[in-house]
Parts: sequence; C-alpha cells; structure tokens
Amino acid sequence: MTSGHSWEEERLRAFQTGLSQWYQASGRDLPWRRTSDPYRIWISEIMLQQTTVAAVIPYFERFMNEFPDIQSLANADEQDVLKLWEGLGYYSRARNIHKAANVIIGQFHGVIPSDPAELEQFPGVGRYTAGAIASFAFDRKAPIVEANTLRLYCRLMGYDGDPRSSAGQKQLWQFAEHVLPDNSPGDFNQAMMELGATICSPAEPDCEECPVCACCRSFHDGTQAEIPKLAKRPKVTPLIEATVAIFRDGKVLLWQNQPGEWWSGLWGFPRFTAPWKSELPDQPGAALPIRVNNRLEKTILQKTGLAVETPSFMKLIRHSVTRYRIALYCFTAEFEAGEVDCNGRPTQWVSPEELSGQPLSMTARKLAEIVATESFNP
DNA sequence: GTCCAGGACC
DNA sequence: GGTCCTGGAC
Repeated sequence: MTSGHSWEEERLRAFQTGLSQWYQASGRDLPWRRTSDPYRIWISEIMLQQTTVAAVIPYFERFMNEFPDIQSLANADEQDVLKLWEGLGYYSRARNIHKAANVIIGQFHGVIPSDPAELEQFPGVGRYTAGAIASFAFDRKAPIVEANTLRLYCRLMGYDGDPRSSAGQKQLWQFAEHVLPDNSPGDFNQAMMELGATICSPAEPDCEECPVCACCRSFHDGTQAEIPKLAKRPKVTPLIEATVAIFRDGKVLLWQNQPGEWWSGLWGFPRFTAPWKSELPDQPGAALPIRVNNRLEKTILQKTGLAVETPSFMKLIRHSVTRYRIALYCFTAEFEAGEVDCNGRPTQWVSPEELSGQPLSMTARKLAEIVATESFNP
C-alpha cells in the first residue's frame, strides 16, 4: 500500500480537462449552482449534510424566500427557523445556522469569511463544509471530501483500506488537495461531487460513461464493488414507545423537547417508553387490555401530572432514529383532573388549528394531522 | 416491510 | 466511536 498518491503532470492535466468538459456538458442545474452568493451556498451545504438533493430543493427554495439574506436569518426567532426545517431532520443544523448567522452579523459585520479555517469556526461547519463554501462561493483552492468524493477518490486511488480510519482520511484529503487545479477549483470540486453522485455511484457505477475511467485504479483492477470499504452497520435496537394527545376544552397539550433529547427545540405530544413489554395488536379504536390501560394512565400521570379518561388508540407508527427501530403507539385522551407538570419542561395548550404553526417532528406531525382531522370531523 | 444514504460534534 | 433524522429504493 502506498503512503502518498501523486500523479504526473500530464495525467493530472488530462484528468482535470476530462472532468471539466464532462461537467460542463452533463452537470445538473441545481438552485445553489446558479449563484456565488456565500449565504446561499452556506445554507445549501448545511441542508445537504446527510440529506439528498431531491429532499433539499423545496426546503432551500422556501428558506430563501423567507430568509433571503443573513440579516433576515439572524433577526428570526429560532422557532421560525426550526419550523422551516420541519421534516428535513437533524435539527441541530437549523439551530446552528441561526446561531452562526448571529455571530456573522455581530462579529463579522455580516460578511461571511472566505478562509476555510475561519469558516470552520462556525457551529455546524466542519472541514468539508468549510472547503465547499470557500471553493464554491469564493473560488478558493480548498479541498473537499464528503460521501460522493470519498467514494470517487477511493476508487481513483484504488484505496482498499478503511476510508474512515485516520490513515484513510489522511490519504483522501491529501488526494483531494493533489488533484485540485489552480483555475476554477470551485467548479472542479462541484464536478468531482457530481461525478461521484451520478456516475461513480455506490452500486454498479457506470464506468463506461465515466470521463476519467482511464485514470481510475479501481476500474483498471475491477474492484469497484469492493471499494470503498463499507462501514459496519451498528446493531439495531428495537424500542416500544407511546405518545398521547391530551385534550382539554378543545385544546391539546404539547411539550418541548429538551437539549440532549431527540428533536431538541421542537414541540411534540408527551412521549415516553411504553409501559408494556411487547407489541400490541395494531387495531385503531380497539380497547386496550385493562392492565395495559391502567399502566398507560399511570405513566401519563407521571409524565404530565394529568389524570385522563381512557386513552383511545389511534395509530401505530413505525420509524427509525439512528440505531433505534421504534414502534410508536399513538393515543388521544381527554383531560380529567390535575395540573400540568412535565418535570420543568416547557408546555403549551394549543387548538388543533394552531398545530400547523408549531415546529414538530415528523412523527408528532403525523399524530397532529390525525388530531386535527378528528377534531374537525369526530 | 427492510435497507440504505448522508457530516458534525461529543 | 456513538449520536443525531428522514425519505426513497428495493
């Protein structure tokens, strides 16, 4: 295994030219590629972290309509930023861009810096995102390594080690720097990502269409299926949870998720580990076994301070969060007695119509829709 | 239904 | 090295 990877000048030129011609002919026209506005580039790059292009596009358009510049974002309430982020996931990204916007307004006179090292100081901006903003918006010669380029670089180098190891990371960043041209490094980086995303795909890359297959070690060796080495999947833990929409005088109780919890900063219906051991039959409207019902009522009292009338089972939602596979049992219930006490957690009573204005997780949103429909047409 | 993709930060 | 989230492909 080689410790460094370097190409001769001639090969480098051929690679850069082939890639650039291919990108000009075949690159997708994406909303954030029509601009060099660092604000738009920055927001798009944050949205694109851990998120696919197709999912990002409508969010990006809405976000830019609502917050067209960094000042409007800094002025906004965090809750309104989270509301625009609803459904995109990884909500710390939304809290971080709001925080960073205020730092840029307060300490950088509203000007996004062009230096990758400075960019990396902002919350939510790591080495990749700093390089992306610096190169795309300012055409600075900053290398990038993210999922698409990681796969592409590993194959170009024929790197069969673990790309997540420190040795692998060192190789990748070194390679990214090595191939980066002086002219239009931003376009070059975009082209690399585009090639990784479209041609050099994880399964069955379309090597016949690749403009640089002549430079590709993995293509030469026929090792595309083994490179890059895939990460081991963490083992999945099943969870059974319950959530309840409690009604009082036509309003429903929400609590706010706290730092360190899932969906921190967003609102939701009281939600907790289900007080039973195995999955229940999935029959909306069906009466719960009496003992299960009693335990549920007792848990609701513990978590909210409220006694409720017999909870009614509405829906089973199956979803996943990181390594957890969750069966979420959704209930509605009518308030009977008590004072709201959710262990110091912020709470509010809202009408079903007001639910649409609250930032909720996707699962809370699903129950909110059921709740709004039921209360409109019970 | 299950599997997979997708960076920052602790 | 573990945690954050969702949607789309299969």
